[in-house]
Amino acid sequence: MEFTSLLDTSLDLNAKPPRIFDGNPVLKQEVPSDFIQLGRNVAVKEEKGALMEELKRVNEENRKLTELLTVICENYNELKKQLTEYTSKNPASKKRKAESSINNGSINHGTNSHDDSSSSDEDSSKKPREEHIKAQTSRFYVRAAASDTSLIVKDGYQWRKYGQKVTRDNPSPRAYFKCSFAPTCPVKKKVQRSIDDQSILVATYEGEHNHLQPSKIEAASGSNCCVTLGKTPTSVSSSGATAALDRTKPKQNADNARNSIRKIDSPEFQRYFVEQMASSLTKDPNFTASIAAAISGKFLQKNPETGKW
DNA sequence: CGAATTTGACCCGCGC
DNA sequence: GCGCGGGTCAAATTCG
Repeated sequence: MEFTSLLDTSLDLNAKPPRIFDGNPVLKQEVPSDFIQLGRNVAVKEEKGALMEELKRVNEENRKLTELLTVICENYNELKKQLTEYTSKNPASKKRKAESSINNGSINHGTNSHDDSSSSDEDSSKKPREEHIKAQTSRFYVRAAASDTSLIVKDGYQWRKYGQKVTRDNPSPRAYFKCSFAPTCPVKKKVQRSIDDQSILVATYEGEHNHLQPSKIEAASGSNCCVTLGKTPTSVSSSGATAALDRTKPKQNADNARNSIRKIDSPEFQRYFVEQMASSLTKDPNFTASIAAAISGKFLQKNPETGKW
């Protein structure tokens, strides 16, 4: 079974099976004689049978991939749970390194409540800088063309760039923006390409706007999709390619860690996560290769007799 | 010409 | 105390 072909047939897990024979000119065609009509009907039936077989096969592959993705989701959740437990048991663990390792994780789709909590668990009332970190932070993932180097995330607000840095753990530069209403509005954001998928921009927002959006114009045009700074924990742009997740208040650390896991366990998240993974798989060849390797590893682990993992 | 962006220098916290 | 790295500042440059 070729993995990529399997993926191609599994892109839209919620799509209805295609209505293959709708509008088929052969079926609508007027025929001059019963004989020709009969011959054509036989040919159409054969073609239909072959296509139905193909459809069946595709559906089966689709189902298998869905199962695989579910397993990956479960493993991901399990690892996340373990990480949460570990960080809560080891509050003195190296903060910065822990953060970077989390950020380096293969697909950290916006669930940033843990690294936030790890940074504010200890000495929460220490310094002004710590208070600044305590300001509401959120992380958004925006799909953008890999060739697009602008690091601009259109979110309806106006931003002024005040710095750019290349960080150690990610070769892509990180851009620093302040809300153009500063100093009245204290909101800042950082934008950096995902280390795993160069077509994903990771936008980290700090603080909350104390004013309305300068423009209500939809910013979905151009190479970037629109991100909405909604209050909901999960929101997806109309294109479906943009993820906006986990707008979490760091001060609710412990609860958030649990809620985050609960959110991850929710069927909505599972479905969304599967869609995101499928999207990533088809768009990033490296990621495809990595997941293919991981899945093939799973196949090898599978018990051939029971057929279970 | 003013606003926005770029970019090197500087500051500060953290780990060793 | 020193070096490293992330974040910010501000002068220089670019753009509309």
